[in-house]
Amino acid sequence: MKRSTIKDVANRLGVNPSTVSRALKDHPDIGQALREEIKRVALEMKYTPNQMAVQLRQRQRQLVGLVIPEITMFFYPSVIRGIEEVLEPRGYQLVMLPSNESPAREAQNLKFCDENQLAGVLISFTRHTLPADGVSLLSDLDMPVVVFDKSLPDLPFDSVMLEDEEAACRAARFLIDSGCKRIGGLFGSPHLLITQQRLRGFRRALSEAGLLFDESLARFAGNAAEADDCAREMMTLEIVPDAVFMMSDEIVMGAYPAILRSGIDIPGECSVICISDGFIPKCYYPEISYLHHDGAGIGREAALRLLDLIESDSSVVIPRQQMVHAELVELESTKRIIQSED
Amino acid sequence: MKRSTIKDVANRLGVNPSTVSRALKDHPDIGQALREEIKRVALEMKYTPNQMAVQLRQRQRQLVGLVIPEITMFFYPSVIRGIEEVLEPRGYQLVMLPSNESPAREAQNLKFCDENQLAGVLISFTRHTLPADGVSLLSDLDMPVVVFDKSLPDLPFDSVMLEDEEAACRAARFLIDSGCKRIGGLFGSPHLLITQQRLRGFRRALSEAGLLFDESLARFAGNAAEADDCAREMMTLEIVPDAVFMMSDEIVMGAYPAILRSGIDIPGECSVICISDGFIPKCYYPEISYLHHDGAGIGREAALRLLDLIESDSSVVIPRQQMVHAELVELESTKRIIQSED
DNA sequence: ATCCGTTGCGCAATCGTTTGCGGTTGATAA
DNA sequence: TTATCAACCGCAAACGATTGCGCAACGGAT
Repeated sequence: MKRSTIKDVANRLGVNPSTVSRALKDHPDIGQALREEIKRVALEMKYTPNQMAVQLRQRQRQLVGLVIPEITMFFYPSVIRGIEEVLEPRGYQLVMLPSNESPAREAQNLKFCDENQLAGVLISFTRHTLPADGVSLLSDLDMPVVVFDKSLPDLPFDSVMLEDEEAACRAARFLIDSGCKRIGGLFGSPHLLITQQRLRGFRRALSEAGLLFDESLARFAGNAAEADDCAREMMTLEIVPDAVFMMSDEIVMGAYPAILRSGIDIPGECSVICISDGFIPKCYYPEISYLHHDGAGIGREAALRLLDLIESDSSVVIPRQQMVHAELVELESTKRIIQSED
Repeated sequence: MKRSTIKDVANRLGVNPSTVSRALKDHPDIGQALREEIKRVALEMKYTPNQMAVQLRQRQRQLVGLVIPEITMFFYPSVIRGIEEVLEPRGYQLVMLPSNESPAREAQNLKFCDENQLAGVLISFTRHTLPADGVSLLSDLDMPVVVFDKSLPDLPFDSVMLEDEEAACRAARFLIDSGCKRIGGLFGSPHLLITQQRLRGFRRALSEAGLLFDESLARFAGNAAEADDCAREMMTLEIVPDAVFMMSDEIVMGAYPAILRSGIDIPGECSVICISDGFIPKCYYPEISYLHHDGAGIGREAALRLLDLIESDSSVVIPRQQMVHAELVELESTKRIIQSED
């Protein structure tokens, strides 16, 4: 059975479609009696407006595109929750557009947003997207955009990111303040912006504390398997580190089991800390303290900003680069020194 | 700058919009020369069809709604990947509609699918949705639906689910075959269908092996925190179990750290196994063997079935209940007995 | 009785595409 | 020369809703 349209309702009552339309939105032009009669019949006929038609007239739909490099188990689920949290009460829905780490697919996804006239786009770039391509892609797009997390250098668009350098610096400083002297660092792919920034923060903390940066104690891994190797090597050095900083969940998953397997006592002989969404560090025993890479928070901020852009008619808003602070979450494994100093 | 419409292109060339429309879809009525000229100009003007208008005419859009109880880190990300894998090549996009475990929100989400005339819906029910409500919700919906994972008893709709009972049974049997005699079981909320079925499978394996089902060794936890308590209690019994079965990731996250903390040797003194998506079991050390609750597989199957329903015009398809097999994945922690018997 | 201001509703255009049908060419066959 | 028939293209009506404007009816003021 076909769904009933506004015409069906109008015909049934012998009135004009426009009258039905107005009555259902409580337009004052329509008299009390008729208005209620129309509502009654509309309900009875299970009339519900066809959003395609509405949107064609209104030339915008309450949909926001979410373009992300991949749907992984960490980070993005929290991001999505954060986004939904602000979108839902305002009547917007989210369209998932995973790019599978492919710039081609990413471009395709943005084209989809364009053709479908979504209200706006939230994007986190593929690890292979070139800065120049990113800029031109977003410039072609004639709609509000907010970049989050995986951004590109010098983007002339709104963005919401973690304070990467600061977070890494504070993580390292925390280890230093606990009395650690020989601190290892495990990082991701060296060409990523995020890696560079976290590395910079890590080094800054060391130098500020007067510790020298030991090349053999800083390793880079492209994935979890490589992180496993790095950790294994590091834990078989003549002098093992008395603390290890891991820059991300992926690194933790590869490296931490290897560290545990090495038999070293945590937190007795070696403290650990990482930057994480907070899920992974609690999966292990002993748990790992971390600087909170708050996915939900980033999602929330990005969505808020996007709605601002969407609903502010002025088309000349200056891009704002927003930084989200990383909170330190202390768990068992790094409390050692603190306690022993009481 | 406004986006150019088909009319703009037509005016520029002094032809009719219909001609442009046909030319762009290579309709034979349009001559070679004009056709190419039109394509050239369209490209130059960056014309791209307004999908809202297209869909209004075509009365269907290439969007599939995904209604899930919550966006958690386990299971659903894999499900989404599986779904995307089959949807993307066929030109469909996914709209996320999380219900936050609220039946009201769930109803709202389905209404959204209806009003927006999505092509179809994939749904996994909230833990609070009553069977009767679920049926009426889906019946009102005039579009293809496939239920996956969290289903309800006796639903007259297509569904794709894990072989829950079978998986639990095989998990327990595996422990038994390894020589374990005193097997503990940690389960989720007892009123969930999924819990009941896994419990049934667990009991069946025990009884088939001639082992008696010890009430004190089967515990139910509503969440991770409760699972922690359950595990702690279980590991402080006079006679601790020589194996533990955990029915889900959530249970594992609560219980396994508690088990590890108890100081018992794994897999030396106690074997463990669980039903899981495969991510969590590898986060821990020692790792946990598991029956693979294959999210991607379930997502794939559900999406395939949905596309079948969407693209088969016959409206009288009989619902098909599909079961997805759970593969056993053996990791370190349960290999003990096997090896010692070599 | 005329004028004016409400009140209440219908007309028709519009959003951007698609598509059935008709009409105009020019060439070919009768 | 006149049917016949492709080959090409335009007209206009949809799809389902919204909205500016017009217009009738009616009451009250002049």
